[in-house]
Amino acid sequence: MYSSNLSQHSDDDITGEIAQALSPHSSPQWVEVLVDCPGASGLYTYRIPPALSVSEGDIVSVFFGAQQVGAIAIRISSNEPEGLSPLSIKTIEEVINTTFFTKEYWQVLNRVADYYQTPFIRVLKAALPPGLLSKSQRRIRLQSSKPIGDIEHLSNSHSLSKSAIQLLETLHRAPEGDYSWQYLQRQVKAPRKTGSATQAIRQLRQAGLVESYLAPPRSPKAQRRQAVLLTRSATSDFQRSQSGQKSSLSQRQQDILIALERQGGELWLSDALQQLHTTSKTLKKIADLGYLVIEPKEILRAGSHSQARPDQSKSLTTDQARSLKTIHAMQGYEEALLHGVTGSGKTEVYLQAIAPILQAKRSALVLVPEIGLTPQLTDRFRSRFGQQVYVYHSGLSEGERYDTWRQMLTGKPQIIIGTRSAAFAPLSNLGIIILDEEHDSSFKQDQPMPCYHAQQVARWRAELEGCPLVLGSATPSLETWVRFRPESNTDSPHLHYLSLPQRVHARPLPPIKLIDMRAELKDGNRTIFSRPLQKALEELVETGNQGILFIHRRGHSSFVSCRSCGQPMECPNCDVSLSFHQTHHEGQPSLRCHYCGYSKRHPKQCPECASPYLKTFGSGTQRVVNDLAKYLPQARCIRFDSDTTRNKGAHRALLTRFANGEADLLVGTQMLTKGIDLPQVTLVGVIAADGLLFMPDYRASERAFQTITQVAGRAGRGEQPGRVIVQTYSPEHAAIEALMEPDSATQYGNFLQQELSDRAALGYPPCGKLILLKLSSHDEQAVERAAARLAHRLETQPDSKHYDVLGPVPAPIFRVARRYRWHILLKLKSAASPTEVSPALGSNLRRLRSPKGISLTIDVDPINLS
DNA sequence: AGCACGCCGACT
DNA sequence: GTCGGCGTGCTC
Repeated sequence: MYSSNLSQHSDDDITGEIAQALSPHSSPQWVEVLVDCPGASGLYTYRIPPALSVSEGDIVSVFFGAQQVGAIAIRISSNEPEGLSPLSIKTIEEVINTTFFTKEYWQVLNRVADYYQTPFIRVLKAALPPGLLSKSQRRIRLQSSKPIGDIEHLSNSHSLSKSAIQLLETLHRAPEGDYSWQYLQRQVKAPRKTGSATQAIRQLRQAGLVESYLAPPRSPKAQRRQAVLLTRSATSDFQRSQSGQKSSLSQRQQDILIALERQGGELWLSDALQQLHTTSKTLKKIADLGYLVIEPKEILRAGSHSQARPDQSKSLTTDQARSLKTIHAMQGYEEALLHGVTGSGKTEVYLQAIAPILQAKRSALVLVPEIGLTPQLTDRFRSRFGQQVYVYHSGLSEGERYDTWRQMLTGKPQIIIGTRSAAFAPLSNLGIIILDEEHDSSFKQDQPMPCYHAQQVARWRAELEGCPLVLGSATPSLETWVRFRPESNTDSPHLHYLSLPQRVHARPLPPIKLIDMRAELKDGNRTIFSRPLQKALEELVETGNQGILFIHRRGHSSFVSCRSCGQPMECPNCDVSLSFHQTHHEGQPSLRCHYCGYSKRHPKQCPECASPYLKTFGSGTQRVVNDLAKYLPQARCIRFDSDTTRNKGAHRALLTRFANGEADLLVGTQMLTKGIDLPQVTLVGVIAADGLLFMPDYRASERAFQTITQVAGRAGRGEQPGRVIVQTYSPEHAAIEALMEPDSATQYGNFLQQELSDRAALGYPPCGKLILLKLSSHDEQAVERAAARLAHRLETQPDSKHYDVLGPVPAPIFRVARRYRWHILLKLKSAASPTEVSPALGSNLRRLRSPKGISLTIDVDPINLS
């Protein structure tokens, strides 16, 4: 559909458009656009005003109905549209961005839309930097600021409803008497009565108390600043003047030009004035002489580049060299899995794999799980490749993201290091895609549609662009393992399994010691530290080495309950207990919900029974740090979790402090597992592996195994050998037993083989395909009904034999952020794309229009089933 | 999404 | 008889 038009967007077309734009007589006047509005899936025709030039693929802003929305130009036409009254055709408001996506790029977007059952415009939204397709906002403001005492009179004379009075009061409280329509709708109590806010606002508007207006959409724009650019080489003129020719430049002017040339011939005006010790008047005069120009230039809001020292390629181990050779030999689309144990030097292989790509003037895309967690990786890339490295992730400001995205479109060779969303980085001359920590679940988006997996998107891009894809991991996912293992490898020669079984410098992998915490309890040790771990910690502090304590805390670990009535402190909006937090050392403790962000002060007494005896359960990082302080006060700890790393740059700061030896122990959660390279760490302790083992998820053991292997891999990366202590209450669990197998290759193979047969027995991926339909609404009954109706419809489809319908069931956490949630799980018997397995299912899913007030998310290949 | 149009129940 | 509820459908 869209692709058929956009795929013609070749160089020929672009030159054609330019030619057309230059000749006013044949200039195209109409454009069909795809608007960013749910329920408006077709193309709409708009007029192109003479002042604007619009080409296919441009992001534009148009009035659509009562609002101004973002849209994308799909087809330009110079013929008057048929079957449409010319009067009803509106005009393009503004060109927000001119994009030059390649044909291949459009194909990738179309594949994502098709496979992940998402409207094309929503896929495009996920691919663009945030805010580019922004809408106008409907806002409400007070007509006249009447004093608040009059509200009762007003409400009587206009017979206002309760909600209307409430909104009026809310508006009076606002400093400007102005709120967004959406905010006001959320303010009205009695959420089961939808539309009561709409009604209330209508009343107020009719009474002339408030007015509604449209705040224009604000899209990120390139920032411009005055710059001074050298146009003629000053030195050549200078030489000429020395050889006797007369120079029109004074000595001072020449000095300025030479200084400017030394600075690279380009400076911001403000910098130039300072550094060249001159005035704008002088520069203006030189500009008039034609030696330089002063003009506005776009500035690139790139994140703060840390000053990295340049570094050289390191010499490779035999395994690394062999892997690199294979990668260099890959032609067009081929895939490699770099299965390297922790500390085996995967990054060095990536770096050397990229070097020749850049030399060939092509670009590289490096995808990592969470960039904030891997400042070290970014630093290494920067010190090897310098200014050609850009990062792209959600931690950047909108402006920074926009600028980085725009400069990718220039086509100059570069390296993009980014998270999930960077899989859509619009690099046109891709030479290689690298996906590090391939097994990591943060590559999967599960919140707004499209629920894409960056690895899948990367694969499509590699296929269409004809470039190699390199996956890297110490613990490959089962899916990837199955694709690359020797048995399946023989019939797909484009898949290369590359193994790095040894650490660099022949450093040994740390041995893992398992502690049965049941035995500890039996022996009277009721602390969270087993005796072997206690001993190891004491030794650590004595010897001055460093260690890591890993806690699996996410969700319901550190909750608070009343000792008198047993009542746990729960979130008012979600069906989860609140987590105990103490952000600052001396600060007020608070209770926070991990699902909706609700937060309140830690109460002095139980809200139910007023008892002052509240107890904190579970072992969050805070608890571990507190307990540690009691029994080993001389140990200095740094907490490393979502609380302490919330601020920008906090990750790097904490890691730097630790690396500088300011602490003995790093106590943290999940984020410790990801690619942190700290050579001084000799001890890793896993406080309780059980939290990982018993997640309500068919992937729990695979993930537990991966996580423990990854944290364990933080130990012994330097000169000193490392060791690992894993505490658990269930040492006989398959994932735990597999960890104890000394040979890492057989260990992983055996474990995954076992996993595979478990999955096959249940028809779970990779032995089948899942699609999770997630329904949610504020209206408890309405969602339940809608879910039942939807499930019934799916069961009675003509080709329902291709899949099983499981559910509907209430979601594992039934209520999140005041929304009630129901799930329907579709189990497809083949692992192909949903559209291939069952065309009717595919088209039905795409047609699904959720009823009013109920949102439906289609998650193809879900990883998170909660 | 937002808004209008249009069809049914509780009031002047 | 009307006012105002909210289901349905359209937006170039």
